[in-house]
Formats: sequence, structure tokens, C-alpha cells
Amino acid sequence: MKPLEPAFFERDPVLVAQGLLNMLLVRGERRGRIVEVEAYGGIDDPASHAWRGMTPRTEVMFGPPGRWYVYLSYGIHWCINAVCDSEGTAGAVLLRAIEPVSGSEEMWNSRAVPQNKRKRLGLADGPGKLASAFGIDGSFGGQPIRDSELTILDDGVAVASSSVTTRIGLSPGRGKDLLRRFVVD
DNA sequence: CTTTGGATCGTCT
DNA sequence: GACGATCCAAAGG
Repeated sequence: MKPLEPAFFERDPVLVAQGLLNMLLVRGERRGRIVEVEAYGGIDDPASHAWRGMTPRTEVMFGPPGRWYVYLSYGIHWCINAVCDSEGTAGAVLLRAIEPVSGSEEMWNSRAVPQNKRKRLGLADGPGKLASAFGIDGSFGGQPIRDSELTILDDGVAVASSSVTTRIGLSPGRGKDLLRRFVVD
């Protein structure tokens, strides 16, 4: 069980995305295996928030790798990303889904889903749900990933099989065709 | 099973 | 002032 070195994140987001599959997202008792991610680039990727250059919101994406980039989606859901690539070059990996390993009770509580509905709803199978299950909000943005309240650990479990697809929820012409979504089968 | 619409707000034009 | 890296309940087939 080891933390990820800054060098792990200081690479092309696509490589980091693939590398993050099967890693553990950890916050206290809550642990989940990362099973779905998406890679976002910088000025070369029209789907990236950093595409038009640096703004107050996307500043973190241009900063040093190995930090959290957190943004609000559709005015409702928080989404978390790991900042990648070297400082000065924007890049991030969106964490889209985890499979609960422990602390699922805590996760449901964070989601504020009543007991009777917990069977049919996914716990953390979507970026908004994932952030909600781990109690993440904008205050996590810019914080380091290593040795942090919210961190990622490698427990050495290899990925048996994975798939690549296009990214979810993008507007036409915005890098929709790029194969940058990675899923554990 | 699939489709639809409402919730809701920070960010950039 | 419009829109989005979403989610879920409700309605329809």
C-alpha cells in the first residue's frame, strides 16, 4: 500500500488515466477502487476546461501535478480531477467511478440516500455521485493528493482487463471522437 | 426497458 | 445571459 509519487502525475494525462485504474481512492474509512476515468489535456484538447487558457478556475490545472482540481458541474454536482503533466502545462484526469472497498455505509450517508432506496441506486458510479459519496466539495481544489485528507494509494492489484471509449457528455466538435475514457471491465 | 424534464449556479462571453 | 466533463424521478411504450 503505497502513495503515488509526484512523478506519477507528471506525465501525459492519458498515461496517468490508464495508470489510475484499480488504484484506491481513500478518505478515512472510505475506500474505493477506481474503475472509470477520463483524460483531459490542455490547449490541444477542446473538451478541456483549460483549452482557452488559464482562468481563475483552471489555474490549478496549469500548476504542479499531483493536486486536486475540483469543479461544479451543472450547478449541482462536484467533480474531482487529478492534475497531471508538468507545471505550466494543463492536464487532468476526471475520476468518474469507483467500486466501494470499505466504508460504504459512510458513503451512503454522505450521499444522503435514505435506507430504503439504497439497493437500486448506484453508490459511486458517476462523477457527481463519486464526489458526493466521498463528501468532496470545492474546498478540496488545489490541495495536494499525496499525504492528504483525500488521497490515492496503490495496493498493487493489477488490472485484469480494461476498455477505451470516447468521453461522456461532450458537445459536438469538442474532441468528442478522442478515445480518452478508460474503464475496468 | 427508454425518454424526458427539472433542479440549480459558477464561469466565461 | 447562456450554458455545462450530471443525476434522478417520473412518465411513456
